[in-house]
Amino acid sequence: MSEHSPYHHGDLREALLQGADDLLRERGIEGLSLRKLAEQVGVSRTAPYHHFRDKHDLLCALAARGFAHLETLIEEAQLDRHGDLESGLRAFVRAYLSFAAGHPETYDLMFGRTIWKSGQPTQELRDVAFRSFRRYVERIGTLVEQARLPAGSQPLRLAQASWATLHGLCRLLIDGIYVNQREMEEVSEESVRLMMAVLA
Amino acid sequence: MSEHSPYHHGDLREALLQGADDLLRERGIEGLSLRKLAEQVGVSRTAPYHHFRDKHDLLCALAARGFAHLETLIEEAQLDRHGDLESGLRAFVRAYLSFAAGHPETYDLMFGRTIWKSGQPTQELRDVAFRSFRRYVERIGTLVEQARLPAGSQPLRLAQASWATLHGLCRLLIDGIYVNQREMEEVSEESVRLMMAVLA
DNA sequence: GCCTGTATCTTGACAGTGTCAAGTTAGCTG
DNA sequence: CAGCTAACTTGACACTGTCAAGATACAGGC
Repeated sequence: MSEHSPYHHGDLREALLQGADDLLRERGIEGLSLRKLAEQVGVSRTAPYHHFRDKHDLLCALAARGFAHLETLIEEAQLDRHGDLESGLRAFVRAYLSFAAGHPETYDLMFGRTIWKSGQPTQELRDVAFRSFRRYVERIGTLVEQARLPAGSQPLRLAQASWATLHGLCRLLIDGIYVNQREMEEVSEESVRLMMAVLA
Repeated sequence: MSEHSPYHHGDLREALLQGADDLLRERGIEGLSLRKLAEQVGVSRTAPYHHFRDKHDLLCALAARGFAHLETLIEEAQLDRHGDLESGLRAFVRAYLSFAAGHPETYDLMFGRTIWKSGQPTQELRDVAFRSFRRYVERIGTLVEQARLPAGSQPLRLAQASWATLHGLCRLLIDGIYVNQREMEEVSEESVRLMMAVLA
């Protein structure tokens, strides 16, 4: 159980996830290769295959971590905001955006097509991601329920639309279309203002 | 100038773009490789390098085509809608969404990070893309100007926010997070309704 | 008509990728 | 201590983008 075992690593799975996270942050999702990862961790090229079935599998585990992290941040941001609806919404939006801005590559992995479009996401990832989506809809839902909406509105759809706005802003920033983070924040402020004008 | 010249292709550049478009539609942006493309067109692996500096360069040209196509569709959709603001907005949204839904891989290429984040986009692509953005802001801008907005609103920011919503919806669909296109359309309807409630 | 230059295209090669098959080592259980 | 199994390694294959050097065919000037 010492540090220098040359063959059995001890906790290679955790080390791989940690190293992958570093590599993801540094070189981006495109630059994250299993071989580089293995070399950085100090094992052979195929060692990761004994802890993850695929590269895809590893990426899913990494994304699941990301969701847990994001959920923690949002939870913290909303701790003492039960009363005021607008400040609660604003805190949520701020936490969400700052996560995306602070961990762009992780956000891209969590919500990008690399995982969701092509291969099937892991069951673990599916669970944690859908739980996250549901919690969002719940949060917005309570806000929407006690509002006077335009005729024919569906609260669920409205909640989804607001999330689409948030997600779209994050993507625009992350993909390098809005270079400026300052600008993005102003746009988000405007969105919140618009929403509150309708709701409250 | 006949069809069967074995060495000089005649118009290889165009054939490559066409073939790349086919390959993009079939196998996605990940499955689009220069070698497969060359084989499909019927030339050697490195022939494309005499017409495009890079793979990146070819992708930029392909994306530029996409923008031209999208612009045409939107132009057509808005031809006879000068009068009614709401129906104009609705037609625009419908055209935009149906382009994204109909050509998901092209949309991903046009607005995805493959081009915009990593390498520098071509000057040609930069021009056509920015022109497209500007036209959008103009279109929404005229809508926004003649509306009574909540205090402190900035019309430009609001236009950007609405585009973020649209783009976010497209991404959610394309990346496979909203599987259902029907659902997406309902959400977009809700967004338009919300916006009109504030504007008109 | 021919000769030459140049754009076009080809073959060969290299480094990098994910992943499978088969062999090696180490630690745990009886 | 024997043996079993999980962990890890080396070798190999097909695939990728791209460079260097050579082959081909078309366009111009004589």
